[in-house]
Amino acid sequence: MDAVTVASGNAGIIANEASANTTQREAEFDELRLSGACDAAAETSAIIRDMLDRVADKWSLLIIGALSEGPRRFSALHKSVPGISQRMLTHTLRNLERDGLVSREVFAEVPPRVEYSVTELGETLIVPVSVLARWAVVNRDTILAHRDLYDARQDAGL
Amino acid sequence: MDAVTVASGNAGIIANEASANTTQREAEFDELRLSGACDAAAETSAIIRDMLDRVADKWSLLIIGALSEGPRRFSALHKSVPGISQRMLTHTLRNLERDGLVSREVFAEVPPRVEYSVTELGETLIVPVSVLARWAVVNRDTILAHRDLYDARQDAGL
DNA sequence: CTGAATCCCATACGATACTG
DNA sequence: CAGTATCGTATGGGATTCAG
Repeated sequence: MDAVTVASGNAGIIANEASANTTQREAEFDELRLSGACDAAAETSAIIRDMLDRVADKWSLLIIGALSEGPRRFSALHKSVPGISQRMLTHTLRNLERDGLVSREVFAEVPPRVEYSVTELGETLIVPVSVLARWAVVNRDTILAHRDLYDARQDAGL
Repeated sequence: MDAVTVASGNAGIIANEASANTTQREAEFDELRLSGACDAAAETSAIIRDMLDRVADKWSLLIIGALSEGPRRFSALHKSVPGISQRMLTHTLRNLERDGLVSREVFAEVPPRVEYSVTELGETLIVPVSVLARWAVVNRDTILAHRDLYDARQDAGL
């Protein structure tokens, strides 16, 4: 871990060089990061938590992932994201649209057709999501093994 | 987006070169990815969702973040993660320990002392988390702006 | 086809009080 | 200090039904 540790809390974790997601807004980012370590730690934690609550729910990232390959209509998306209910697909798409991460285009046809696609802002999420998804796939077996081991020890300890 | 798109679903999103998180397990990863596009799409989605459910809850990532700077004892962690209740701190730490992401060391002293630290496996999570945290901080304002705009249009549409 | 509306359950989470 | 136990609320999310 070659991170530049700041003070305490969750400010340090975002200060390392992740070698990805380089945008034109990093100036603002650095400004925020340096605006006093103690305050920023709590504030940054809140920011991360807020954004995470919005984007790291059960379906948002998977929808972004499915949409990252190109525009999809509602029913196609329904199939591309296995296990999602109609209700949650609608709901999650609305939230993503509200946050400007996906755009919704309605075609005045019959039968009605609605296409969803990731916006430019949504595109910026794809790299972070990819990294996390990659981690999930690579480390799944290891985590499951640890979990089983832990549970076995618990049972033995009774 | 220069991702190598595979077929459909969420297999493609993890196939791009994110230039990060290069581990010795990538062989397994590639094997899994190529084990049939259609099946793998659904299976990969499930994997991502499972891991995300475990790690993307309200506190796990923040605790990992706080711990990434070095070992911390329970009370210090309680301060480092603003807003968390002791109940959730205990609960989340147990889950992280169960998954092998953090380790717990008890010192037989009085007063009792318990130190938590990220494991080697937990370290591998820090880069993905950093990337996502960075994204959250950088794009927060933009998202809030979109949200306000959307809500304003909704109110006007009534 | 694309949703919106309703019902209902499981659980995540916080507050509080108690223990070794 | 580092938890455990119990309670209550809020929310997520599935199943089903209705509508444009």
